[in-house]
Amino acid sequence: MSATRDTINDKTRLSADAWAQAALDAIADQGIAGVAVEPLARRLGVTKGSFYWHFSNREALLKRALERWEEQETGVPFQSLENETDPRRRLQRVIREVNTSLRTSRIYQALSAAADDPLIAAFVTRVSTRRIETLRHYYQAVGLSPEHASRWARLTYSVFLGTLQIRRDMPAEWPHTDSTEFSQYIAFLERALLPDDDAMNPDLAAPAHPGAALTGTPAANAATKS
Amino acid sequence: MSATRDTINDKTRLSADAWAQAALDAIADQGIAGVAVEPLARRLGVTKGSFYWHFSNREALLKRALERWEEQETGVPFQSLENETDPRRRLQRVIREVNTSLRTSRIYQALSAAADDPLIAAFVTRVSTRRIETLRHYYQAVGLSPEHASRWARLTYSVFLGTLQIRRDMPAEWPHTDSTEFSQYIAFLERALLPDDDAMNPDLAAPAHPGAALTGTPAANAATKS
DNA sequence: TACTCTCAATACGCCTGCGTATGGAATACT
DNA sequence: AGTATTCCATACGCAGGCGTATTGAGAGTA
Repeated sequence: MSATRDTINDKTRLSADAWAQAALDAIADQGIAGVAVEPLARRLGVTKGSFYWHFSNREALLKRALERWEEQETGVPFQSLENETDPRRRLQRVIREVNTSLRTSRIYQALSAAADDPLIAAFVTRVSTRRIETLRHYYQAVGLSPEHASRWARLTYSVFLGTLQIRRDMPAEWPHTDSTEFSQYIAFLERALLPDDDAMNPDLAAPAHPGAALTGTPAANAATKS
Repeated sequence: MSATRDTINDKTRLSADAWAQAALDAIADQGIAGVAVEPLARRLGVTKGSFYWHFSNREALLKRALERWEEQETGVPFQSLENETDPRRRLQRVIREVNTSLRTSRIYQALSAAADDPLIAAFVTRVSTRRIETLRHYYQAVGLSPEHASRWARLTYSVFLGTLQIRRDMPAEWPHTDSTEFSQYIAFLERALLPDDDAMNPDLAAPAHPGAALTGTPAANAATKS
């Protein structure tokens, strides 16, 4: 989209960044195979001659596109949550938003699918490691030890990645965005992926409704056992 | 490996199934791109002439390989758990084993990475849907309603998929198989992915160790809140 | 206007994979 | 043995992508 030049016969010359952005767009909707010189040139309305003036080869373009992506990606999809003061609410929000939106995930999925390429793998690893690190901080902020925070972060990021895949490959298993099942599942996730702090308030920890056993809320009272 | 014929100059002719198996092997260690007629022929020590006698085209080989995979995959990785009588222990075991072994996952990951191909996507969808369905049954067997079982199954399968990806793309984030952190994380997963049944025994549900608050065990007592 | 620098078009050769056509060797059949 | 059938090798044409070399058009500058 943003790759096709404003008007089809725009006389403006192309910049290297224009090529990089076009490559990213191509990744988003055709995967890594979309990053091919001649097809991209056609899409941009030019020929290879342009490309090989700006870049030495395809690899260079890919690298540049990945760098561009990594910049844009830094903080995403966890951005705009730093101003959330309550650490517990911040975790809830990140769980909710990350498993709701699909915005930036297309490129990530395409890159992850091509992680056999060492260059791509390096970027994917960096970005994901940073994300897990962020989650780790968030979990520590609610009072967990580093070890426990690591486990929760790992779990939550697994769920995020797995959910992406489910939504892509088994859409039938994913509730429609405006259904009640959808909001219920998100609430379910928030509970499953948040360490309970009720134990901090022993008066609330007593099972007010024993009949609620096995209603499907996550791992009640597991904390009391070990 | 099993694709290379027994002895390098074995005079035995090839069967279509040999090609299909070779294709699966190629998928496992080169991805879908490994399913290419001429490279496969070289690997098998023959030429294209053989291939195009057994198959009409590349697509046909891929289809056959996928069918072969789907058969072998049916029940895996949840097989050999049907004889586990205690439904709760069965879930524990499936969570443990699925997130421990990597056996059959290489092909799955390669296929999932190539899910832009509609043919491949169809197989991936079927296999994964069946797996989720199995998990759903397992969760119902411990007493959950169909709705809640669906959510738990979806969550657990997400974790499985996401964990696969983490182990492949961010191995540094995954504890070494024989470390104590590894076994601790698996135990953590078992708790996080299993609905608590302590609520069935209200006498145990009382927080025996309130000091255990925020130790990192999953979502204690969430069941008592809604 | 002449000159230079930037960007792009054209044309070419290379490689790799797909699919076809045809002939030949090995095996099975009678 | 002779024939037919099964399986494979060889040779070919085609397509698409990569990278190079060369030419050319436009814009800026003196």
